[in-house]
Amino acid sequence: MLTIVKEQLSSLSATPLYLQLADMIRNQIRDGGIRTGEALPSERELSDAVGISRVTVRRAIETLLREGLLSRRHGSGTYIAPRIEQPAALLAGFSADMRNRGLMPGSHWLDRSAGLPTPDEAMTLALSIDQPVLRFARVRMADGEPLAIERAVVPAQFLGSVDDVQDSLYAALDLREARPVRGLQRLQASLATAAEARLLSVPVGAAILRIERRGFLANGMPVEFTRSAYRGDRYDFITEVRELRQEPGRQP
Amino acid sequence: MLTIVKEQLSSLSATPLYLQLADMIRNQIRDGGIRTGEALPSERELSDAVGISRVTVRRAIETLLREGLLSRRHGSGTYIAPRIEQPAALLAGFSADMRNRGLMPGSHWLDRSAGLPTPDEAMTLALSIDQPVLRFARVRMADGEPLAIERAVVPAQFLGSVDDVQDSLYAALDLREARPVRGLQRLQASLATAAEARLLSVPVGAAILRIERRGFLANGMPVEFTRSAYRGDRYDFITEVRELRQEPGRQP
DNA sequence: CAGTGGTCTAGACCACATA
DNA sequence: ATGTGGTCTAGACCACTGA
Repeated sequence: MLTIVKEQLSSLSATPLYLQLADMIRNQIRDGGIRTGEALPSERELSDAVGISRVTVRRAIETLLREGLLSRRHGSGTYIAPRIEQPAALLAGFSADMRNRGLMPGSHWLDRSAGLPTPDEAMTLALSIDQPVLRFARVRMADGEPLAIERAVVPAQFLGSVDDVQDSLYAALDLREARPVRGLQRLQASLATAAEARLLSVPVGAAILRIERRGFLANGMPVEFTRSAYRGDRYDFITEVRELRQEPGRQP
Repeated sequence: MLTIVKEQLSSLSATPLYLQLADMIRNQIRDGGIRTGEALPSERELSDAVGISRVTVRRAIETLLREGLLSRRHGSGTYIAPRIEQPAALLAGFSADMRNRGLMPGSHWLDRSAGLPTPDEAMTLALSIDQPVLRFARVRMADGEPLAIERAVVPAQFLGSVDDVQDSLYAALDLREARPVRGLQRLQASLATAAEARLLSVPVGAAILRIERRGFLANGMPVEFTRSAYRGDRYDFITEVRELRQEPGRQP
């Protein structure tokens, strides 16, 4: 059962009402206050209970839909933790990716620091070499087992400090309105190095899927450069491809 | 300059107004009616011009923001996002993929035969186990060097005989109007088996990128089930990801 | 300052699911 | 038939940008 406390929402706060409500619901899902498959109260009920308009309640729900935490069925209701059916590759961070697969994401930190970009990173992120970046390196877990090593680099201008990132990099970027809307990924098969093998609990030379991602804002500015190493025996990457649409009237 | 024609929008249509407007703007961007960097008319202007409410105009714009076509700046305006690189992963066969990379495709046949599907293949291709399939297995070369082993299975109904396929499977399917328009791919890192190592001229245990592809016609019928093993040291896979599109009820 | 996007409301009607 | 989500409106106020 969802327990919504009207008094926790304040229209005086700097963060908009729909984000406050989204946070409230997200926390209750994470804390197990609502079980998966269970229905949320209807939009009108929520609207009454919290004393905000239905449109605003819908915005909160839409935020959570985009994170994959909720699913809506027209005429039926809004439910926790949608289908297990794997959507094609979408732009999701590790946490959301794991939840989509029905696994519990976790992580432990290897590095969280500020610094200057390498020439490589400066090039990729369109920075000059004296513009600071933040680095986040973690071992990423799924259901308690190590699944990947993830090293993200973000220009410092998009985040206040490294402490802004607690659980999810994308959540932190979201709060600052710097969440990428588009990404380019490069995938390659490789073998585990000694250091990787130790962190991932696999033998040296085990199959590793390397994924390199560049994330961009709508205006084309790069915000994220992440290099990851996934265990080949535990992870597969699903993507949808479409035929390139031809421009009409292009006859020789 | 954006030209919005009020009469093109109909509230009687099955598709909602905000999607109609989004389509209209998207088409004008694609057709070059608006240049990148240029500002859209303000939300209030659009609202007046088209005769729909500002809230609805905003929904249309939000759709395009999520697609990465527009970018918004608070207090300033809404702008066409800079031209994005062409989607890297498109639905292309091996030959076209290699030519896109500036390499000369080649192949030598391992198997080309008719037969009955395995239970696995029957499931994937939506066949009963007595409907015949054609199999095509090849070593695929790039600039004369072995790059991948490719095993394709196609329901016999889509091709006359195995001899229809000379160079390119997709070319043969094209002739019969059975070329897939959409594909689902699954990528996984793995290690070379002894047989694969021999065919690809790599050591046993070398990094292998396994790609499994299912290709579909526009009507959703599966036409192709291909399993490939690419050399990890020579091949990388590039894909573009976007944020999940808003998912309203749209009938097929 | 005027103009822009950002948030929010109260109410309406429609389309769909479920019993 | 009832209740759900889906769409839409007209108007309001705020926060930000830029001349």
